Amino acid sequence: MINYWLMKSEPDAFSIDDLKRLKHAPWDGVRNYQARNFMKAMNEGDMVFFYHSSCSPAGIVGTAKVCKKAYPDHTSWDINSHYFDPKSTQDSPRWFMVDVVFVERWPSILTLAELKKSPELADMLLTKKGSRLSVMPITQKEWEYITVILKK
DNA sequence: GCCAACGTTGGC
DNA sequence: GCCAACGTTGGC
Repeated sequence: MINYWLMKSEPDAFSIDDLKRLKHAPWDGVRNYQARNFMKAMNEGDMVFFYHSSCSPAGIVGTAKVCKKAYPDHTSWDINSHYFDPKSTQDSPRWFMVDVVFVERWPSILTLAELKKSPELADMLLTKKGSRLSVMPITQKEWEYITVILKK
Protein backbone atom coordinates (compact mmCIF):
# COMPACT_ATOMS: atom_id res chain seq x y z
CA MET A 1 0.00 0.00 0.00
CA ILE A 2 1.33 3.39 -0.84
CA ASN A 3 0.83 6.52 1.15
CA TYR A 4 0.43 10.10 0.04
CA TRP A 5 2.20 13.22 1.25
CA LEU A 6 2.63 16.92 0.64
CA MET A 7 6.04 18.55 0.90
CA LYS A 8 6.72 22.27 0.90
CA SER A 9 9.70 23.97 -0.63
CA GLU A 10 10.51 27.58 -1.25
CA PRO A 11 10.98 27.78 -5.02
CA ASP A 12 13.89 30.19 -4.61
CA ALA A 13 15.71 27.46 -2.68
CA PHE A 14 14.48 24.37 -4.53
CA SER A 15 11.68 24.34 -7.09
CA ILE A 16 9.80 21.71 -9.07
CA ASP A 17 11.87 22.79 -12.08
CA ASP A 18 15.04 22.05 -10.13
CA LEU A 19 13.74 18.57 -9.39
CA LYS A 20 12.70 18.09 -13.02
CA ARG A 21 16.20 19.00 -14.15
CA LEU A 22 17.94 16.82 -11.55
CA LYS A 23 15.42 13.95 -11.94
CA HIS A 24 15.85 13.05 -8.26
CA ALA A 25 17.11 14.82 -5.16
CA PRO A 26 17.49 14.48 -1.41
CA TRP A 27 14.91 16.38 0.64
CA ASP A 28 17.34 17.84 3.14
CA GLY A 29 17.02 20.64 5.64
CA VAL A 30 13.85 19.59 7.45
CA ARG A 31 14.33 20.72 11.04
CA ASN A 32 10.95 20.08 12.59
CA TYR A 33 10.23 16.93 14.56
CA GLN A 34 6.74 16.36 13.28
CA ALA A 35 7.86 16.75 9.68
CA ARG A 36 10.84 14.49 10.34
CA ASN A 37 8.62 11.80 11.81
CA PHE A 38 6.41 11.88 8.74
CA MET A 39 9.47 11.43 6.54
CA LYS A 40 10.54 8.45 8.62
CA ALA A 41 7.15 6.90 7.91
CA MET A 42 7.57 7.19 4.14
CA ASN A 43 8.20 4.20 1.93
CA GLU A 44 9.62 3.90 -1.55
CA GLY A 45 6.81 4.42 -4.02
CA ASP A 46 4.83 6.82 -1.85
CA MET A 47 3.48 9.77 -3.82
CA VAL A 48 4.17 13.42 -3.02
CA PHE A 49 2.55 16.71 -3.88
CA PHE A 50 5.29 19.25 -4.53
CA TYR A 51 4.18 22.53 -2.96
CA HIS A 52 5.75 25.92 -3.48
CA SER A 53 5.64 28.01 -0.30
CA SER A 54 6.58 31.55 0.64
CA CYS A 55 5.87 32.76 -2.87
CA SER A 56 2.99 34.32 -4.71
CA PRO A 57 0.85 32.46 -5.16
CA ALA A 58 1.69 29.45 -3.03
CA GLY A 59 0.33 26.09 -4.11
CA ILE A 60 0.80 22.63 -5.57
CA VAL A 61 2.93 22.65 -8.71
CA GLY A 62 3.38 18.97 -9.45
CA THR A 63 4.08 15.51 -8.12
CA ALA A 64 7.06 13.44 -7.08
CA LYS A 65 7.67 9.99 -5.71
CA VAL A 66 9.69 8.78 -2.75
CA CYS A 67 12.62 6.80 -4.14
CA LYS A 68 14.71 6.29 -1.00
CA LYS A 69 13.56 5.73 2.54
CA ALA A 70 14.61 8.02 5.38
CA TYR A 71 18.33 8.20 6.16
CA PRO A 72 20.38 10.67 8.22
CA ASP A 73 20.48 14.21 6.87
CA HIS A 74 24.22 14.80 6.60
CA THR A 75 23.77 18.56 6.31
CA SER A 76 23.11 18.50 10.08
CA TRP A 77 26.77 17.48 10.56
CA ASP A 78 28.21 20.08 8.19
CA ILE A 79 29.41 23.03 10.21
CA ASN A 80 29.34 25.18 7.09
CA SER A 81 25.75 24.28 6.27
CA HIS A 82 22.82 26.52 7.02
CA TYR A 83 21.22 23.36 8.41
CA PHE A 84 24.05 22.48 10.81
CA ASP A 85 22.85 21.24 14.20
CA PRO A 86 25.49 20.59 16.87
CA LYS A 87 23.09 18.28 18.68
CA SER A 88 22.96 15.88 15.75
CA THR A 89 25.83 13.38 15.77
CA GLN A 90 26.95 10.49 13.57
CA ASP A 91 26.11 8.08 16.39
CA SER A 92 22.78 9.65 17.09
CA PRO A 93 21.51 11.55 14.07
CA ARG A 94 18.70 13.88 14.92
CA TRP A 95 17.53 14.76 11.42
CA PHE A 96 16.58 12.59 8.47
CA MET A 97 15.75 13.01 4.83
CA VAL A 98 14.28 10.99 1.98
CA ASP A 99 15.08 11.10 -1.71
CA VAL A 100 12.35 11.98 -4.18
CA VAL A 101 12.16 11.50 -7.94
CA PHE A 102 10.41 13.86 -10.32
CA VAL A 103 7.08 12.63 -11.67
CA GLU A 104 5.16 15.51 -13.19
CA ARG A 105 5.08 19.27 -13.38
CA TRP A 106 1.57 20.58 -13.69
CA PRO A 107 0.83 23.10 -16.45
CA SER A 108 -0.13 25.66 -13.84
CA ILE A 109 -0.15 26.04 -10.10
CA LEU A 110 -3.09 24.86 -8.00
CA THR A 111 -3.15 27.65 -5.48
CA LEU A 112 -3.74 27.43 -1.76
CA ALA A 113 -6.74 29.73 -2.20
CA GLU A 114 -8.28 27.21 -4.60
CA LEU A 115 -7.54 24.31 -2.27
CA LYS A 116 -9.23 26.17 0.57
CA LYS A 117 -12.40 26.58 -1.50
CA SER A 118 -13.05 22.84 -1.60
CA PRO A 119 -15.11 21.48 1.30
CA GLU A 120 -13.62 18.08 0.43
CA LEU A 121 -10.23 19.39 1.59
CA ALA A 122 -11.32 21.09 4.79
CA ASP A 123 -9.61 18.45 6.92
CA MET A 124 -6.22 18.83 5.27
CA LEU A 125 -3.54 20.12 7.61
CA LEU A 126 -2.50 22.45 4.82
CA THR A 127 -5.76 24.38 4.77
CA LYS A 128 -5.97 24.78 8.52
CA LYS A 129 -5.34 28.20 9.94
CA GLY A 130 -1.88 28.65 11.34
CA SER A 131 -0.60 25.34 10.03
CA ARG A 132 2.97 25.61 8.88
CA LEU A 133 4.06 22.02 8.79
CA SER A 134 6.34 21.43 5.80
CA VAL A 135 5.77 17.68 5.43
CA MET A 136 2.30 16.27 5.95
CA PRO A 137 0.22 13.22 5.14
CA ILE A 138 -2.57 13.35 2.56
CA THR A 139 -5.42 10.86 2.49
CA GLN A 140 -6.03 8.80 -0.60
CA LYS A 141 -9.38 10.53 -1.01
CA GLU A 142 -7.74 13.93 -0.91
CA TRP A 143 -5.06 12.80 -3.34
CA GLU A 144 -7.65 11.55 -5.80
CA TYR A 145 -9.86 14.59 -5.44
CA ILE A 146 -6.95 16.90 -6.11
CA THR A 147 -5.45 14.94 -9.00
CA VAL A 148 -8.74 14.06 -10.69
CA ILE A 149 -10.92 17.11 -10.04
CA LEU A 150 -8.67 20.07 -9.28
CA LYS A 151 -5.42 19.38 -11.12
CA LYS A 152 -4.59 21.93 -13.75
C1' DG B 1 7.46 44.03 5.12
C1' DC B 2 3.93 42.74 8.44
C1' DC B 3 2.40 39.86 11.77
C1' DA B 4 -0.34 35.76 13.53
C1' DA B 5 0.57 31.40 14.81
C1' DC B 6 3.50 28.05 16.03
C1' DG B 7 7.73 25.39 17.90
C1' DT B 8 11.75 25.45 20.81
C1' DT B 9 14.60 26.83 24.53
C1' DG B 10 15.87 27.45 29.05
C1' DG B 11 15.23 29.43 33.76
C1' DC B 12 12.87 28.29 37.64
C1' DG C 1 6.79 20.36 34.35
C1' DC C 2 5.51 25.14 33.55
C1' DC C 3 5.65 28.95 30.77
C1' DA C 4 7.78 33.42 29.11
C1' DA C 5 10.75 34.78 25.70
C1' DC C 6 12.44 34.13 21.50
C1' DG C 7 13.01 32.60 16.68
C1' DT C 8 10.76 30.86 12.56
C1' DT C 9 7.20 30.00 9.15
C1' DG C 10 4.55 31.43 5.64
C1' DG C 11 0.35 33.78 3.82
C1' DC C 12 -0.87 38.11 2.57
